[in-house]
Amino acid sequence: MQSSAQQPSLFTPEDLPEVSTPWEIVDSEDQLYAEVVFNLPMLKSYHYLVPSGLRDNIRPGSRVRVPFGTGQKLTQGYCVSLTRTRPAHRNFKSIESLLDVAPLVDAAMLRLTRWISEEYLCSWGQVLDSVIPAGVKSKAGTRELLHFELAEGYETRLTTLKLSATQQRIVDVLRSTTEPMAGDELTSLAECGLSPLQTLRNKGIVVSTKIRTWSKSVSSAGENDTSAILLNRNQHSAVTRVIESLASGKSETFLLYGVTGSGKTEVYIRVIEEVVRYGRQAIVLVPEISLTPQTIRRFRKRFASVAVLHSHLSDAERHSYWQQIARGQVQVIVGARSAIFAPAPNLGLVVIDEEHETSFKQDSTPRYHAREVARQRVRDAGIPLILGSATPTLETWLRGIRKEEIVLSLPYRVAQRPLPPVMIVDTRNDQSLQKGASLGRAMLVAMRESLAKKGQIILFLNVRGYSPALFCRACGQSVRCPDCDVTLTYHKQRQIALCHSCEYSIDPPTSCPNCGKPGLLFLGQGTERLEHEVKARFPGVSVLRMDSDTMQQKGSHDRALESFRQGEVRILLGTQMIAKGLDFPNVTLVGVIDADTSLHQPDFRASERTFQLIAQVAGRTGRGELGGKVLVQTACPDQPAILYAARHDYAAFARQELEHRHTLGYPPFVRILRIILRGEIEADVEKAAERIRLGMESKGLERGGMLAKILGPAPCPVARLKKYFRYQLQISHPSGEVLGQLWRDVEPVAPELVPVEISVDLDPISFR
DNA sequence: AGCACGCCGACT
DNA sequence: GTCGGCGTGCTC
Repeated sequence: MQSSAQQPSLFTPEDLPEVSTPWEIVDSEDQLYAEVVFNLPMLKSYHYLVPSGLRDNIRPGSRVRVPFGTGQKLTQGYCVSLTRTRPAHRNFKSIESLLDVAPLVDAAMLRLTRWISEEYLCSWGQVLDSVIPAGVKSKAGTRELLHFELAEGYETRLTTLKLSATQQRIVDVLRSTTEPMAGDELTSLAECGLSPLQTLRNKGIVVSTKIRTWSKSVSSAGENDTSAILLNRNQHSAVTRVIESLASGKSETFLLYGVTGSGKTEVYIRVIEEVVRYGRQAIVLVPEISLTPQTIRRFRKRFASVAVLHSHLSDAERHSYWQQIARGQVQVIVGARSAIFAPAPNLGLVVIDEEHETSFKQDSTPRYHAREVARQRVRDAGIPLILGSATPTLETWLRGIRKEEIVLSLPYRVAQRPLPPVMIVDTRNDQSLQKGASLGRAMLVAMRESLAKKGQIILFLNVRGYSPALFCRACGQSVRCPDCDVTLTYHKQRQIALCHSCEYSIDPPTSCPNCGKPGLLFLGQGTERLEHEVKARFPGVSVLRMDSDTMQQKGSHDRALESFRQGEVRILLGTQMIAKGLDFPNVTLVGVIDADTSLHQPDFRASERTFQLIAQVAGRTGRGELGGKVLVQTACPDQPAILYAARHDYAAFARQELEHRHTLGYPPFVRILRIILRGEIEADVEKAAERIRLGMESKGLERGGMLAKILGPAPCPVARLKKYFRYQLQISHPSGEVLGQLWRDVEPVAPELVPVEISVDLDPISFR
């Protein structure tokens, strides 16, 4: 159209396809075009010609190598669709090659990844590329080997040829098989070297092909043991209800709301057994931290083939599992967040255990939440989803209240064990705590009592290192990271002052770097300091500290837990990593050293997190004959999160917290889009954030009958991180779609804002 | 994200 | 007079 409007010269190269002879029309109608997306932050897709040699093998989902950009540089991309109609574009480049024999993603996975890219505001290619493990893309654990087979019509050729004895042996070996044979296997069977093989190939008797094979086989045998555990009534009715749903072909979501120790895992297993009976597969997502040998064993015992996808797998192992899963050879896939993308061909169920865990949200692009991806995947597949938790997120709980999802309750612990009593210790009234100790009087008494009765103790403190601040009493400053807006944590054992944001470290200063005066105070408690204090208070009692400093080595985690299980260790203390999942019947005391750490986070979920934390650690005790109790040290004993946690009353906590969130206009009543901007010059960053705000305001904030609210621009709670200044905007509106529209409206201005980097996070879970 | 094209400062 | 700074705009 353009060309006719501007009086073209007759035969410019671009016009040639237009003035076409009949055979050219036929030819162009017969062309196949592939729509290709890239792992780049661009929303556009690009069309390529499919050369005839690739026509039979290319599928939507195929990984392709194409020339992209200026020059002939080859870039990896993903074919997302194929079409015969010529897209509106002048010149097309051709696909150079396919990267895999079979597409790595099927139609369902294409739909799922497209949904993620739209929901979480990033490109389809970015999602596709992050969903496929690196080991799968690099074909880790496999290599290309020359394979040999007899050439077509080799027999007629043999009539005119004389073969040596060795050559004859090779032909005999190949006659006995129908498959191409690897070179080394062939030469060893025929007891010969490579040269007679070369000769036969030159004579046209055998032909060779490159075939990709596994370097060594990775097996996954399971020990089957269907020892049935008797279900209690609540468990039984939960199982029955989900199994009904399985048969219905509907996609229902169940919230399995069960206190710690109520037997949620057994419910999952029973339902999965039913799924497996139908010849289908199940995905079980667990927090990475729960991927302990204990959990794994539990599934391996009950199912013949289980794939456990944890972060310590080698690329080759991961690749092998992926292939086995894709072939339908795996019944149950247990893994962390990314296991939601397991390529199970006939998925029958998804389970998310500890649904409230924040590790299900990915903190880099694509910033998806595995729970929401699961909701989408099960909806598409028409299968049920089970979300399990003792302390569900308020997002999930509200769906239950609104009857959008089905709540199945397990209100009792198995074997009728009671939940442990939780005592709140007001630290404001304790002299020793005022002086900087970690263990208050009540805690010490409880510890002595517990040890006297041969019980074990777990102490929880979510701060690693010795003390989180080095404070100068002369000038009132703390020692800070030069690149981040945080204080340095003193690590006594490693003899460093360390930044927990960027790993920057210095030798521990003896005098204030700010004013030069000596005598820095070690302010606050970390696990290292707690360990010192416990050892000083309880000489001769074996104490073990578990945090990311002591658990560096592979297998140290398991060894530590094993020695606690054996009773060699009486007191286990540590961070987050000891709060979840541990099940030791001898633990009679759990101490929360400082409940206020989580309560005082600058995050509207601080209260929810604190409740979850106390409930989770409380779940570590009272699991055996000896019973148990929980002590929570806090300076805020009147906080609802702490009060309700002490009463084990999640429902009441949720009721008041929901009311609070409703009043203040927080999730789950709205959704939040957080826009984070970072750059080296503070003024640029702030200006860019302001531009985005103005852009949104000018596009109109009233959408769907509601006004989107914008908070900011404001410096992020950690205003400086790794040398970058950071600003944020928070936009809230009940509809995620509206938030998406708002971003898409202003996104085009983003490139003008360089050198400021922008990232967007829907439903953010961290506000640092 | 690359990478080239394109207009203003310190060098031969 | 050139070499090169990185600002902006495109990639089927």
